[in-house]
Amino acid sequence: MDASIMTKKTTTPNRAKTPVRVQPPGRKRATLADVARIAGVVPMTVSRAINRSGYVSDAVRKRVMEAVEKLQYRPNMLARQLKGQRMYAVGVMLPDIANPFGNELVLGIKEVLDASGYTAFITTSGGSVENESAALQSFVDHRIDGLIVATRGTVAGDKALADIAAQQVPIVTVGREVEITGVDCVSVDHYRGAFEAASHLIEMGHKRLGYIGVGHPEDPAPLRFEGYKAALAAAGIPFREEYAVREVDAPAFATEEDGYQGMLLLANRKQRPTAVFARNDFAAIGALRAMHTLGLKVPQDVAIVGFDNIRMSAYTTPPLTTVEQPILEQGRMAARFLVERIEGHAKGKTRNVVMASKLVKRESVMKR
Amino acid sequence: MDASIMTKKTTTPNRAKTPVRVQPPGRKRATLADVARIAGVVPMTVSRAINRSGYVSDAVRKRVMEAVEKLQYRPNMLARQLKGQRMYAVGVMLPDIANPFGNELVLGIKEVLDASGYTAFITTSGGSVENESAALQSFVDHRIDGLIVATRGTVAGDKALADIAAQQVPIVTVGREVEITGVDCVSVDHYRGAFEAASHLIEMGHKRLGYIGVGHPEDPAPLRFEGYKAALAAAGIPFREEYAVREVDAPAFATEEDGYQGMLLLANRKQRPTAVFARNDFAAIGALRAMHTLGLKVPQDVAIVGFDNIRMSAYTTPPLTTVEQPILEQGRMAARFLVERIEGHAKGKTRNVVMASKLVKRESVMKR
DNA sequence: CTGTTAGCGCATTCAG
DNA sequence: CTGAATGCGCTAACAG
Repeated sequence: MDASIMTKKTTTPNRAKTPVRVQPPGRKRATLADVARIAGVVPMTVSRAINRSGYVSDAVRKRVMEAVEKLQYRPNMLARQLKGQRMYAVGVMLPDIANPFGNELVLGIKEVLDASGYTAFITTSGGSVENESAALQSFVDHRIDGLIVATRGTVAGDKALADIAAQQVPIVTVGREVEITGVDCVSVDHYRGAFEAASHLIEMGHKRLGYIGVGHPEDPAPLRFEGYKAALAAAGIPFREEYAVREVDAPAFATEEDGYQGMLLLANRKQRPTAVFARNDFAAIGALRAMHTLGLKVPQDVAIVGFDNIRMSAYTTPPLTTVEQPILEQGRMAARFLVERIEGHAKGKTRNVVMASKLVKRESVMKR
Repeated sequence: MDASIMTKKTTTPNRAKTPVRVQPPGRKRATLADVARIAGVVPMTVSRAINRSGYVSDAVRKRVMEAVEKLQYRPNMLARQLKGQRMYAVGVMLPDIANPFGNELVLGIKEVLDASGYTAFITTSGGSVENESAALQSFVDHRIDGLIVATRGTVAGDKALADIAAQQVPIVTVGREVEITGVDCVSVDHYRGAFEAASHLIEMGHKRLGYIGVGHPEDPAPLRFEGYKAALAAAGIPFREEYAVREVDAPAFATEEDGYQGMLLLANRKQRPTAVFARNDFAAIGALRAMHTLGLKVPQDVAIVGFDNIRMSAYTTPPLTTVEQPILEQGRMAARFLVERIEGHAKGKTRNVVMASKLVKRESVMKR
């Protein structure tokens, strides 16, 4: 323990505001049998009353509900699942907790899940494939009903997913197209989004376009990078290797530092690019910082466009032109697909939905 | 479904890269009994071999382990918990998934939890107290072994926590001091951190200090605001009501928009503050944006300091002077406390640890 | 060192 | 409409 840490032991003088205990502390939680005893019926009847399965007379149901209330009874999901039922819980795998993308995605997921009576338990991959596989396995060990996976694909990771899918666990991926039968995928057209962003730059008169965040060679489908190259090709501009820089380090996504270092590199080319497309807004923000350090102006000296439209993009100096993806909608759809699979409504066909993105024009790009 | 969404149905041509199924798909997961049959022993023996409880001969253990391997056996945590054992899972309640604070906190928590064999399941409060209570209850319903709560306190929320604590569920809070017996708290000294940040501004020659993000009146302990006022008092500078603005909206934390609007307000006072203390970095970044919009310079016209030292603070224009809190360490300690409580090593005394924060000086403040 | 018995809390199945 | 029996997968407690 650090010397700078002060430990203050409190005697915890139960203040008046501390709520009254409804239940005597230390009591074990009430079970169906307890409720049944109070209500004067057998456990099975209580089960029926609570789950609205089978017939129960109104009089009995009323007595049962009163007992439930009195005992603060809550069904034991575990015992339930043990009998082959659902847990009413799904696992959500995110790359990390820092990315605004994850937040909105979870909002969409929860919206649908809540309505269907499911709970979302979230975990993070921590950047490493081993961690990710372990966390996925932990979800399965805890018998969640299904999985939504929103981490970037890797060969080893895809294998782990396939193994889990083989165990009959419903899976839906977001932003990651895997080729596993029964695994639905929801994503946006990164290729097209990048294509449009780069084309916008070209329309604005730019001919020397830099790209920050190429990604690792083994990474599956560097769609954004491909879209950028395609836009160049469509405009008859040759792709220049020296204008494409990759991230310094490769976490789940490109960071501000990647953008910062990348911009420094690009600014020092003999012929400086007049515009830069950053793989995501974090990198774009880092690039903004580099420009300022260099004493260069955005968008006058170099135009910058990002990708994702994170909340902060509207508050940078200057505000960032970027590509927005329908994150909320992806979350909703992923959850909808998953619930369908869990409840057996999806008749086997593997689904693959690709949504469109949208260019958001702000002030980091100007006509050349 | 939106018209802008393209649906592409794939036939999923099981590519070569799809891994071989280790287990015939559709098979139910192996149980202790299955393993026992293969190994030629009784289930109990398998249980002992796996959990290293009781004596098992090396020969038998080896046979068992082979069977486990062959069948890809994984213990059913639920059945285990049903027998009064642990789930080896703890719930973590975060305000949201977008705040970098949460990411680092989870990193610290996981580090300790992993080492102790526990899994962390995360959920978010979604900003509303009802949601938070429901999510907390869901954790309890799923029989997690303990809870780490890092949301901001509210009266209703504290009551929900007390109810859960009364059900004998171990709880540790982070950044939220609650007065419930048996609930440990870990936090940093926001008061002191704010005091030092404001004092720094004063030392740099500032006398008119603005504050952005006062917080709602019913919120428990607006410690940062109090620290700011104390620094003023210590320097003999009278507190001016018109220099303290609150957030437009009140989500889990102040946002860029709050900082933006707040700065606009402050800049229009008859006597503009020469320095502004924003409750957190998001608000500080919003303030930076407002300054730029106004055609004012930071730090020349107004100095700005934030709180939290989020990753992005080093990449703003100019880089932000801010207060750093030991988030990782808070996560580690919270997890340590929780595991101790779960495993019964905490001998009843309620702990309350307050850590120190640290001022990080960058370029958003200069001598006046 | 290994086997047997019993029961955790619930819902499916079959009898009333 | 309600009750009784049974077993999900696992482990504590007690034999051998």
